[in-house]
Amino acid sequence: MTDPWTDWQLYKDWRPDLASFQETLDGGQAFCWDALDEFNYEGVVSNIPFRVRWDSTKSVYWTSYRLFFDEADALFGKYIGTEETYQMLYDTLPWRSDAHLKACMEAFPDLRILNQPHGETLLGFLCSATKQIVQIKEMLRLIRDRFGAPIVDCYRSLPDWETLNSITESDLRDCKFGFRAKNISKTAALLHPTPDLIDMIVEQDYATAKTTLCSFPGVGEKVADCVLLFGYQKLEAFPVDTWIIKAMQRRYDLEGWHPKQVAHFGRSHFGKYAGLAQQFIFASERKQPRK
DNA sequence: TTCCAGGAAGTCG
DNA sequence: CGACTTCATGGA
Repeated sequence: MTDPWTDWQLYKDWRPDLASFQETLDGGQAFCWDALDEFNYEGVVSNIPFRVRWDSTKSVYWTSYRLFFDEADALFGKYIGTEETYQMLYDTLPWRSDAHLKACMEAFPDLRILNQPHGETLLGFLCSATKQIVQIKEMLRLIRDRFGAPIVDCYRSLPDWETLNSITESDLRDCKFGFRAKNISKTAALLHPTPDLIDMIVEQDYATAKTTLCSFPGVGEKVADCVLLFGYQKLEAFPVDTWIIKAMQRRYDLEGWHPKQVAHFGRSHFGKYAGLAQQFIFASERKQPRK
């Protein structure tokens, strides 16, 4: 039997340092990547199995099964984005007047915002309430292995929302979803009559898209902002979780501010790409050992 | 043991 | 409006 992971492709539009590479794939934007070792990750995006490799020349290589090559090639480029785009985004952030942002950007100089499939981004962050990243990954691994669509060999894709509508709440709880199971079942039922809605959100402006997402059971402002940022490329989204609350009150003197106020400050202070700034601050804060 | 995790939604005053 | 609870589960 031949190794299916052949024909490694250099992705020339991303030359990250190791920390930025690891943080982008496995820092809490996506929950589908498993580390094989510190330089290699494996994961299924949409219906494509991938392996991704970093080496010390700051080169990123990807591969998939030969069967999926053309589709994988197009998907990976869209997923990671281009050098030109990120040079512009980095230069637009207000690091010249914000020393803390500048320090965070220097810690992860090549950090990117992934462009993930809509449905799996919504599912991932519906699982995220008061869960650690490793636990979210475990929940999604269980539901993928039990209810996902077979792709090839042992690889399966996450169940789509039509499939989620046919899974019982009890089965979701058996996948360790806990109280989130009810939200996912209700959101699946809500999406069932209009399965195109989840893709139509990408055409909506940020405010409209956020209102749409917040009408889904279990989606509040924070989850909506994560889905909009990591699944719909709405870079003005500024997710405020417990890490960002701590970071902002310490670094920007926002003692006692409520999440909604912090989100408003973030969008106002960091500008139209506030979500990218948020990810730099989130990554740096979370790397600090304890508190 | 206690606290906390990429929160949301319902209740009470 | 704001503060407080409940909702499961497991890691630190």
